[in-house]
Amino acid sequence: MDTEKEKEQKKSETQDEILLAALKLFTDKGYFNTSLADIKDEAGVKTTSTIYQHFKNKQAIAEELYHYILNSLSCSIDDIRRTSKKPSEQLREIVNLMFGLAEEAPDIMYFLLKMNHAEFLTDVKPIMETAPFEKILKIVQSGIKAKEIRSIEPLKAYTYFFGVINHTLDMVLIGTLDKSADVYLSDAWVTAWNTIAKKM
Amino acid sequence: MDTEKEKEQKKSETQDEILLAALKLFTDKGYFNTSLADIKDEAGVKTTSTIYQHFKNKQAIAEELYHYILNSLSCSIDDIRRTSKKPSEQLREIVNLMFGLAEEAPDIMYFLLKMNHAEFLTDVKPIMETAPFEKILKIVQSGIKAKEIRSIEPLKAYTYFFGVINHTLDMVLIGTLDKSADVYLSDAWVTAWNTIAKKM
DNA sequence: GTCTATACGCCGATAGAC
DNA sequence: GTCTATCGGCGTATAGAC
Repeated sequence: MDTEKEKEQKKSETQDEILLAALKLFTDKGYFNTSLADIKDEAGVKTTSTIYQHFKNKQAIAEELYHYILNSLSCSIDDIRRTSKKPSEQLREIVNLMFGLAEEAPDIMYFLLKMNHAEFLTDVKPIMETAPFEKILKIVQSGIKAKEIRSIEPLKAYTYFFGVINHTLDMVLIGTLDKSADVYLSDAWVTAWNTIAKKM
Repeated sequence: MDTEKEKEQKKSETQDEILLAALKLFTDKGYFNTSLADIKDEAGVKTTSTIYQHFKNKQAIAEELYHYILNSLSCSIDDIRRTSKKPSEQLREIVNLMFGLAEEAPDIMYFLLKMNHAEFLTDVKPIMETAPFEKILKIVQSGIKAKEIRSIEPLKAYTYFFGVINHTLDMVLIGTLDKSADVYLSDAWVTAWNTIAKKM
């Protein structure tokens, strides 16, 4: 093992620590209430200058988080589209994924669902035009074509379905629904699906 | 007409202008991206000092908006509970109200639905514990008792119903659903109601 | 290449002249 | 009571010492 590699590893580790710290603080207190000093403390690095070794500025940290999260989601959806065939199954897998995330990594779900990215990221696309959501919309369209989903504007179907799903996750994340996410999963799924399912 | 009264009137007018300007800017750019200089310009008052004549500080402006909006909503819901009897009718009226607001005063709806109040207001209750939402929850409970709504935890019913409604309004506010709110009203209502209605 | 020390702009808030 | 002028502090970002 050469030292060059170790150094690279260490560098990437502190980067991750900074990103994790920032994610926690941003979701906790908000982007603007989080100073670099806060991030420094939470990440366990010595000075704020260390942060500038890894990121151009504070906004770049948020950008990195944003792209990382959307990209991971996009990949997961690709996997789902590859392994499940029926649109209904694909949607169900996506819902499973989201409830799982809300439980294992609530910060990520919070960042995704509740933060106003445009407030601190410049030139950020509306979330509906990002890759993962365009893919979900395509699944909805296939569902309509395959007559699993009733004939309806795809955007409306998306709105209703994820209205139920996201709001359920929302209420779990803020603690109003006070049990863990998976307790609400199957009921939320049935309800969400029924808003768009073709009646037999 | 005595001058004392005119002065009072003028004072209250500039207060309203400041509040309106702040509401527009807060929803537009976010609370933290809005400086008092911005509010001064938008409100058409000469200096930032003028603002301090009417409000203790910037946060007090946001607080006033928050309480004003929640209070108006609460009153409207009281009216609805007085004039409509069946819980389903009451909910329908609330939905009408919200879609109307989204069309006539989208800033208010945006402030209510999309802003993270806790980020800039200290000691703000979770929105579900505020008066209007407790009233809505009571309506849901009556609906269950009256067997209009299926037997379900009231909080879940609230979550599903307003999942559909709020997400629809959300998508209209950000322009993803690109027609005016009322176009989506009746369909959203049917869908939302079906998530909780007792099947006959 | 790591940290100390500091620069500097921005903005909220105020004091005091008129 | 209206506005000018300014303060003070925070927080980002950098420069430069070791």
